[in-house]
Amino acid sequence: MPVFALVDCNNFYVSCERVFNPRLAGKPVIVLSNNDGCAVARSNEAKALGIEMGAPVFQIREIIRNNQVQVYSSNYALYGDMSRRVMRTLARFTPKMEVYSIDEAFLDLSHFGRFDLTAYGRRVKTTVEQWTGIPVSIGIAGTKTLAKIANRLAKYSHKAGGVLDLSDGKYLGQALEAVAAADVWGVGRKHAKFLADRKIRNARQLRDADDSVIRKKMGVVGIRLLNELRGISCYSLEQSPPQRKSIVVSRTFKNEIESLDELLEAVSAYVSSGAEKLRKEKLAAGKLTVQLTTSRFRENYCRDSMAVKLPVQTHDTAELIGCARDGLRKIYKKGYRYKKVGIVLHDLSPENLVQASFLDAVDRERSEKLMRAIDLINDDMGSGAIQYGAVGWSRSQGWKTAFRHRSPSYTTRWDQLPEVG
DNA sequence: TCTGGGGTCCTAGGACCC
DNA sequence: TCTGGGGTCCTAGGACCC
Repeated sequence: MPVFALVDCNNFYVSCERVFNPRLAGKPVIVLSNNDGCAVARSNEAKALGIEMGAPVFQIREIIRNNQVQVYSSNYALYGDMSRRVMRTLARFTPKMEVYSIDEAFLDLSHFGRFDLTAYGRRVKTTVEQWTGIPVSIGIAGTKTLAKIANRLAKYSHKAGGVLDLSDGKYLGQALEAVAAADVWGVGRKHAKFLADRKIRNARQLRDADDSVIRKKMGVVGIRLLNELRGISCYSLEQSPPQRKSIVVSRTFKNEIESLDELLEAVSAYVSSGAEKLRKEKLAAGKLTVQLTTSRFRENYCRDSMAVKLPVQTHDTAELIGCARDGLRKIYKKGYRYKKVGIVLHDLSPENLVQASFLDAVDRERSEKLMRAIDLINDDMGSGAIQYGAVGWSRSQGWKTAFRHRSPSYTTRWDQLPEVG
């Protein structure tokens, strides 16, 4: 029988900010999405004020002002680095673990039967907090879905104190009853409504639901979910991440944009960063999709996309930019006020397995040399030190993302180290 | 006025082939 | 005039996750 421990960092982005700014302790703090649009992380104090996950900032201005909520823009360099520190610490406690997201990891505790798992969990929790400053909660159970549920209860129950072991099954029924069906891992907004309409309100009722009803609406994923709730493990630990299937780069603009030229600049910039990522991971893309959308909160919400096949899989920035610009010109419609463009690179292969073509018009050797040189210069002198003209150089690029409340990159930039004085 | 970004998996439907 | 059915591949869209 497998045993999984899910370790989840509490209010992760907020906790990262607090490590370097202890005065934030005990205060309501939120971290915002790109363009400072929505609250994507909230401290417990902020949650208590009624600030919901994903709440648009303009709707909570009053709460922020009246309660002196501390507001931060996202600082992914900082959070990524803190995440690595947490994961390195966790790795010492198990031979097998899966880094599930920036703030979560599954630990395999299958052969730890002789230990008191709750006590072991406490040791993990204390160590992570001492070594990194990040508070975590730990849920332990026989399937990943049940471990998620245990984690949720560990986080919010006073008695559990941050660690809950449900692996022996004794309190499982009670635990399932205490968790709303809508909060079960794999149940989203649509399915939550479907379940509510059928009076399936908590995880226990969901576990005992009729397979055929679930199957019809939620497909095979729903059946797997039921099995997981019943203690039959369907999702195993993935130690090494499978090969990536796509790379997405998309941004919402500060303002709406009508001009094709500006959209072309933006799309060129996104392709540049996507291509950089491809090369960093030694991949090449066979297909590129361009997406163009107006604001989904306005009338006549409109989105278009177009997939363009590359003649040969590539990670050459210029080639990909050309392809994306062609695609964009085809889907662009004059008179629309666009709010977002994005590109998706897919049909990915390892760069050394790319199929050569007799009809290839590009000198691959030269292109490789050029890309290497560009990456070296940007690594050395800061990203964007050298870039394609297609990205544009005017100062007033309306598509640039805004971060008005960004904290310093304390751990990844020498010039932004915190000072103790 | 102001509403994020990056992923995966599954399904349905169309094109095509035998 | 009558006109099958199954397999595969591709794509777009939906639902979910963090």
